[in-house]
Amino acid sequence: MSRTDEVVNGIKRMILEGTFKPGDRLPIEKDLAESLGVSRGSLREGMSALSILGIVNIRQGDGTYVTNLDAPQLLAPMGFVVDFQGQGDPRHIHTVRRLLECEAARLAATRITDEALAQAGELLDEAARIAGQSPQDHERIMEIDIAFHRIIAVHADNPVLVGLIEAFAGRTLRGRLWRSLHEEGADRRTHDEHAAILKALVARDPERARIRMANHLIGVEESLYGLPDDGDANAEAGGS
Amino acid sequence: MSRTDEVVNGIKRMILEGTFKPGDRLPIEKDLAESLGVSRGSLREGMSALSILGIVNIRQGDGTYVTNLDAPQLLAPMGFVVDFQGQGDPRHIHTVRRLLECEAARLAATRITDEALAQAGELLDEAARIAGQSPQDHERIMEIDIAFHRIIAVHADNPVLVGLIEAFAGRTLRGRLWRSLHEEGADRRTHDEHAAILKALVARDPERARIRMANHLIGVEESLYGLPDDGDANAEAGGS
DNA sequence: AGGCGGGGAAACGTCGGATGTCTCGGGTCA
DNA sequence: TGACCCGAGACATCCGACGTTTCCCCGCCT
Repeated sequence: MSRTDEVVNGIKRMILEGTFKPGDRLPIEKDLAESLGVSRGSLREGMSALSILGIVNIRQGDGTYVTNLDAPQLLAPMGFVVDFQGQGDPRHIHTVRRLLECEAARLAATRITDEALAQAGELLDEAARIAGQSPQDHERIMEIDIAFHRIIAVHADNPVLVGLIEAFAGRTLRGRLWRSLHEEGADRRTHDEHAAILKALVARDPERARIRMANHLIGVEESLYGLPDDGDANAEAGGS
Repeated sequence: MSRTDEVVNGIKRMILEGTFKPGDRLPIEKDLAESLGVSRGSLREGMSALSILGIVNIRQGDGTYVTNLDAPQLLAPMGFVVDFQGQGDPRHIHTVRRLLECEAARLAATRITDEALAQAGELLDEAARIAGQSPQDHERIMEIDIAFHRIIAVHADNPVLVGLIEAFAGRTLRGRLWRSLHEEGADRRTHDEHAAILKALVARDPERARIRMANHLIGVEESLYGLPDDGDANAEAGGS
């Protein structure tokens, strides 16, 4: 095992053992390198990796700190999987995204707060207002779309789920999506689907919320490639 | 943006643009550093990070190569999320794992090959044989458990799903689980649940497979903490 | 007394070179 | 023809020096 790996595993182990806790400031590079028995260069290679993984936060002129280690923070670096995987064949990613977001909608229906529902409603209203303007602010509309989905994800009350959704439905994917959606003028349809999801959430109906979300995402996927992609679209026989 | 970030983004961009393709050998560190306008030390910090993220593979004495960039490879480094998140509260992780594996079972039911089914059957037979022996090889039983779940995940035919499952149901989590399961002598029950899953797969019945998998994982979770954890356990009203 | 700004110490950021270690492949020899 | 040797090439590690940024204390002004 290389020195760099020793550094990475050593720091991770020390964090797990409680030597360093979230928010703590790590010893300076010189001391840390000495205590691990490596040179400062090797230490820095390891810390650089830990920084990109979201485990530590390095601030020039200040010091190195352990992050809060919450799931979204730790899962954020996975966003680049979308870049590489989504290049040729984005279907697998959309399938996973749909699975995650449908579950989030289902869970959120019984957990979301009234405040969050009101906030989501305001977002949709704003989107509707912008859509009426002549020079539509597409950037802002995409912003609202992301915020709307985020509210739902967050209120599923599962940080791991939130992290995965943010990684798989982040800016990279959305950027590609919105170009397609716009070219076919699907803004209105998207808004209606969002409204349907919100309605189900307001009714605190998990199955309805899940189905509305699935319906929305399938619509998005179909504007990318004509046919349903992977299996039977999350078992939309839900009606019984 | 630091030089290290420039290196990371630069290499990622070059891969995305097709300058380097999976399996390609990168230029030697000296040349690469020069072409990016950074010192070799800074370059190495970036490459070290890319290596840990599973994007490149550095081999001493040989060279640096672009990995195959498939989802499991790219998602593998996220396994440590289980270490940090699962420390205090593993419920959120188990919830996500259950969601992922249930979907995998559902998809696999219509896609798994006869060969894979036969292989899975042999694994369960071997586990049953070992369980009868006096000095039970717990390590091997855990090995078989992982292999069984992996066969199902792989035959869902979605590499992204496979990567996530391997990250969230990897050795770390399983190690903790098997200790608990063993202490309460749940080996037999686990085997029966596995057999039920396999039976549903052989019948090519997606809903049955999903439900059997959910039932199995809920059993596992309950041996960790008495009560159902996160919501209604994947809507097991599936009967109807 | 309180607010503001300068300056120095501390810590990370970057660089260059030197040396160690490992892998691969060509050449040699039996 | 096959096994072995060895040297070139490439990554691994270390060291020392200097640049850049941040924080914070101290002194000054109001």
